[in-house]
Amino acid sequence: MSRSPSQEPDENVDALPRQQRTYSIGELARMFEVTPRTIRFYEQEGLLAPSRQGQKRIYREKDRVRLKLTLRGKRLGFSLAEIREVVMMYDAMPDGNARQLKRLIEILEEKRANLERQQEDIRLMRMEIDDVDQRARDVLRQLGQEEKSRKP
Amino acid sequence: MSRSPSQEPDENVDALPRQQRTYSIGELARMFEVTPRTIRFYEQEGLLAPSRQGQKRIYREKDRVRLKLTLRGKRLGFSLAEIREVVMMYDAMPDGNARQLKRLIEILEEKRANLERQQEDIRLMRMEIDDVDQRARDVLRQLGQEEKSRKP
DNA sequence: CAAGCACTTTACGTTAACGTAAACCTCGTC
DNA sequence: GACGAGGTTTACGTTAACGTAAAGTGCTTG
Repeated sequence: MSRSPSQEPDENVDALPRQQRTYSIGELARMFEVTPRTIRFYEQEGLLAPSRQGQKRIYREKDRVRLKLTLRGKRLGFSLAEIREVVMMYDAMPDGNARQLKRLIEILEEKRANLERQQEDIRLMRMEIDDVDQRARDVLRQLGQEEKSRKP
Repeated sequence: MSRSPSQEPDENVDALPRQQRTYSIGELARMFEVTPRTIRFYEQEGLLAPSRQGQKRIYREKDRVRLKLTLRGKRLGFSLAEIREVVMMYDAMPDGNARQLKRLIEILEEKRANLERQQEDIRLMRMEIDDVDQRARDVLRQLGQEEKSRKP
């Protein structure tokens, strides 16, 4: 909890066109504040497919974006399986047959509905939080008053 | 996946003032489309505290609301521990001391920040979904065209 | 009264998403 | 050439949030 997450890395180690840049697993891990283990796990689950240089993993811009999307999905409560489902279909899209494409559109519709529900949930929960907050502040103010009137 | 979730029960078994109504575990389970096991588990985790009638659990309106809030929290990716944290502090509020109240307000601030981030995540993910959807439909249309021009 | 619900407790099983540890390469550098 | 900082694989451990099964209680209904 020391450094803030740099979702968009502006480290900019050297002014490279970003499309050419490559990343080590450690770099990516620091960027998104996850452990290397997590990144390897995502690969194992078919969410990432970095190239290799000998034994070492080499991550390109594409991989970085995928990781970003994956983590965003996670924050929204999607399972890795769900995320993979969309990501893989997206990759298979160019040469996808009609059936697959229709299925993809279907899935997207589901996700959309899901997001809408979440937005509503957020709206409601915000109201409740505001409410609780208000009450808490009221009680707190009350306590302050009593304090003063007890020892004037 | 047969019945739709009746978040707000309008079963209205008998026109009772709702504040007096009580629910069995099975009723609640059906209402929110969870299993009784889940509800018992939430109790065990300190999120619910129904009264008893002999051995059987009796749920009041208050319990129903709590369950509703808990499930909403879950849909937003909060852990049961986090949810309990707020719920318990809320309950302890009336006679809470200043330190506790300030802590509660702090927590609420955290949750708020969390929700804001989620809203941003949702916004971004929606755009991406729209984008993928658009591409998919394009490719699909392409396929249709080829089909026609191959056999006119 | 037997059968069938709806409920109870106890307890072990399961799955997802990693954490953690051990044992091994492979650099640059002191 | 020892070593420290990064990387690697393999494999077992852990936690949250339930699922599932067994065995019992209590009512009411044919």
